[in-house]
Amino acid sequence: MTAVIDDFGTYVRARREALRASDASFSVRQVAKRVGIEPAYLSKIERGEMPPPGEETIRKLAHELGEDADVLLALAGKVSSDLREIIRRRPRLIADLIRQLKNAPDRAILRIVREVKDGDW
Amino acid sequence: MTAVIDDFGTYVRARREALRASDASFSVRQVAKRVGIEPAYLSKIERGEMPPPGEETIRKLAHELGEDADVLLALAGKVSSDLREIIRRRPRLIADLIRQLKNAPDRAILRIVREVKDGDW
DNA sequence: ACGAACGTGTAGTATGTACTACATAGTCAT
DNA sequence: ATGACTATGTAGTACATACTACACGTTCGT
Repeated sequence: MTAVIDDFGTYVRARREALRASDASFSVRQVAKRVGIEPAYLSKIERGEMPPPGEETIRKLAHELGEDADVLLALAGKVSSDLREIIRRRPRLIADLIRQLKNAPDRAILRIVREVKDGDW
Repeated sequence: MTAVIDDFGTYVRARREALRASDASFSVRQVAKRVGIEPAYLSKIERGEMPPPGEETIRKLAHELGEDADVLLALAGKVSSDLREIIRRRPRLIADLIRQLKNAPDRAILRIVREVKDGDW
């Protein structure tokens, strides 16, 4: 059932090292500085010694690494606060829908996104 | 934008008192005992002196009060862990969909739930 | 009227979250 | 070879979460 363990730190480290290969400014220190946290903290997060940081820090990190914030948040086991707010307003309806989507193929979900985007209601 | 303040406690107290009108076993003490928490704790939650409890406690409380757990969790500003897990697996896809649903009318969401339930993919 | 059950106030605990600060040892560029 | 930058280890802080334990005064049923 997909391991959770330390996907987040491993993923961030891999991504940062990849960027670093062609740009020396992607060191732990410099990324941490740009994100606004201590280098030691980022180091520990990448090595899984500390759990993933809070939503805001994850967002800044995602931006810095050119990554999708939702993906990084997912790796951290968190749900974006704007999605939480949408669910909060219509919990029964949206909870039902999400549970229905559990076993739907990507293609079916994509189709629904397009349908809704076209606003055919 | 819909006040959050203390919907949770107020709602629980109202619901419990309503049930109590026809069943004396819905006192703070007895409900707390059945849920597995201290009466003083439930009292404080109902009066908004303490923030809503954890997911498991909310689930037991919902069951005890004959309420939908997703609704109570929503009032507490939380997202059910099973929904979090579903989102975690396909964050981009599902996050996009939920954001599209933000302004969709209930009726459109209901139609989608039915569509997906019929499994027409 | 009196004992049981009631709601609630005060105080305290354990664990988790989200960090900072400093020190040390290694690497690298000139 | 030395100064700068690097990664990381150790230690500690502040606040939030999720509760428990106990005591107090009140109310309710018989």
